Amino acid sequence: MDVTIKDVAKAAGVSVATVSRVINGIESVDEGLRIRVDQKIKELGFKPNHLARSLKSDVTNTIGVAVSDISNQFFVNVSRQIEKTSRKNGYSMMIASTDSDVKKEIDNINMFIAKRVDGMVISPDSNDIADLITNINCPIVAIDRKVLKNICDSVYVDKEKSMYDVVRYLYERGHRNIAMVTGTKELSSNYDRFNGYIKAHFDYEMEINKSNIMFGSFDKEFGKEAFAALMSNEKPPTAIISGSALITTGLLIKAKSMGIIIPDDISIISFGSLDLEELLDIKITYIESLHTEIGQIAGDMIMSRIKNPEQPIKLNILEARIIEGNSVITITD
Amino acid sequence: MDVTIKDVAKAAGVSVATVSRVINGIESVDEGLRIRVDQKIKELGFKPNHLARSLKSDVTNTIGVAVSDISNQFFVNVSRQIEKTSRKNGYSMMIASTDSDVKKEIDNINMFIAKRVDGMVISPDSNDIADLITNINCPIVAIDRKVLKNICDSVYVDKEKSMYDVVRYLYERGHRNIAMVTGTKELSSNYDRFNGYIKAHFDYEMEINKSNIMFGSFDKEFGKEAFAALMSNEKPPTAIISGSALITTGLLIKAKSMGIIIPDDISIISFGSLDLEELLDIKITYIESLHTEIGQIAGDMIMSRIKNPEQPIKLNILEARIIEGNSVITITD
DNA sequence: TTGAAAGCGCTAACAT
DNA sequence: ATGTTAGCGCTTTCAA
Repeated sequence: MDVTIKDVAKAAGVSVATVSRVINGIESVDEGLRIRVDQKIKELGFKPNHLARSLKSDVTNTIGVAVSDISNQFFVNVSRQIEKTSRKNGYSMMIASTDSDVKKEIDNINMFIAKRVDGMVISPDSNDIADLITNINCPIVAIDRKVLKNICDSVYVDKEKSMYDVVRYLYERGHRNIAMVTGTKELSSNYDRFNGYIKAHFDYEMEINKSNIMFGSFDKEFGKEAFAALMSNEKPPTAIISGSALITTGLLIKAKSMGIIIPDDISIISFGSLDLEELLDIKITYIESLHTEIGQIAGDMIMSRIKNPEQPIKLNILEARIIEGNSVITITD
Repeated sequence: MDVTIKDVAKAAGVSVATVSRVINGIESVDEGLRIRVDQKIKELGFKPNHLARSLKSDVTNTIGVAVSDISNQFFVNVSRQIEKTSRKNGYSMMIASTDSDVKKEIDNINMFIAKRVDGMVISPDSNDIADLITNINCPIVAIDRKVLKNICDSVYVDKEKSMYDVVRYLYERGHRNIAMVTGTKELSSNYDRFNGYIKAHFDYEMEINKSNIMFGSFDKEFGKEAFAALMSNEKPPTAIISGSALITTGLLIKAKSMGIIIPDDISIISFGSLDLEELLDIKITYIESLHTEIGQIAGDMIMSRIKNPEQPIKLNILEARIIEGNSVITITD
């Protein structure tokens, strides 16, 4: 159906090898022939079949990106950066969502393998896939999560440390009754947050109140629920740490509807910033998510490993700063 | 390097044909052999090479998506829907941004062709690529733009009609001095908006003031600039139609900083809704963008055309409703 | 039911 | 400088 290298060869009266040389820009071709071949290529509208080329060369110039959710703001930005690097290096990008479902994650990875991507970027939700990715022989970069840090290149923000820093930040501002609201416990990064929370409480000798620790999901709804629940505690917290911008949005909506003023009545600090902030009356204090950096680094890392697969495992642990807004007050009672 | 069908055949003591039959679930294989082969497949960790399969079968089970910007909220949602449909049908997705640059768009399309995608979804910014896509023999669905509607399957909201409706909506509410602020003139959909604007003004016999028509770019910054510019006109408009949510955000930010109250001082109506609206004091009246619908339909359309390439060209023109908030007032002077 | 072998479109080693 | 040809890993026809 399609026109092949053979058709071009026949039309130009040369061998397929010559056509191949022309399309690959190999020097040793007579100028006359080259012109004739180029001519015929245009005439016939020949487009080299990369499948055949890849089958032969074992290189697809394609990378796979499998993240929890391709419509999630964070991963969207990460993907965009990866795309930039890929394009610059002549790679295309396949993309898939895992929906934080191990089965889908495995499916996606196997699909990438079957289609022979040259490398892949994944956001592993747990270490259930550790076996899989040690067995497959394909460059992999893990982003946003530390679970595979001993197995493959990884780039992420250390959530445990960030959370620790945030709790300390609040402690230093007089808070002693601090809540954390984040996504599901199954997600390793939330477990990291939990650990940071516990550790900081231990180090700063603060009491831990179980009802202050809320695992749920990364969405507005849970933010609303959680806020209401926390407020109905005997001793509502003086500060809430939110695990994501969407949760923060939910917290704020509920606060507004309950007539609770941020930060006067309660402080909020958020993993990841809000859009539209310029339109609100508060500027949320947040921990930067570093999506651009993570995307850039992930892109560079995967390209680097594709070029040099034998290099030792690289770890890129980013430090996220706390960007101060005005959603946290200092308590001095 | 990788283990191939041959290795499995040898290990299981059968022919490659038999292994092929087993991995493709073809009935006519002796149960004993099947089990032996399956065993060896697991043992050796064999993963069929889809490149080879595709080369042979001319089917890649991959679709390409080339849109203006994969990090744009609209296309993110569209892609997500397309992904769902793709996955359900056993397809993977390649994705690329064109940055509204014809050259990149052509590159992306050619890349998809070279990699032999089974179909593609594109958001054509202009009809510069009409030639290209008529010449390639590949199922294509165009989304969000009507420029290729006679050449390939298309699904989009008719922006001209939407704009016409919006102007009439404002006219009916007493507005006679209406501005439009949208992205670049080069983008066909903005030209559509312009046409709708002109047509409605003509039909309702409203004067057209050139300084009320602002082309720029789909971002916050331009929204801010445009708002300031419009306000400095001799006779500032009583209503502004914004071409995108980001522009709307910019308009609102500037309005806030200038102390201008929406809708008391000026009405705003927006193509596409804002996030975080629950936190703001206004609810913007907007034209729905129908990204979910467009994504679903695009997914279905491309699958349908892949299955049946000879069917006549399909057109799916969606009607976007105006969703009323409280950002438009009725003028009764 | 099973196997041998041709062939998908290309690249590259080898021969000329 | 150019051509011939084997072969990449699979599917599928044909024969047994």
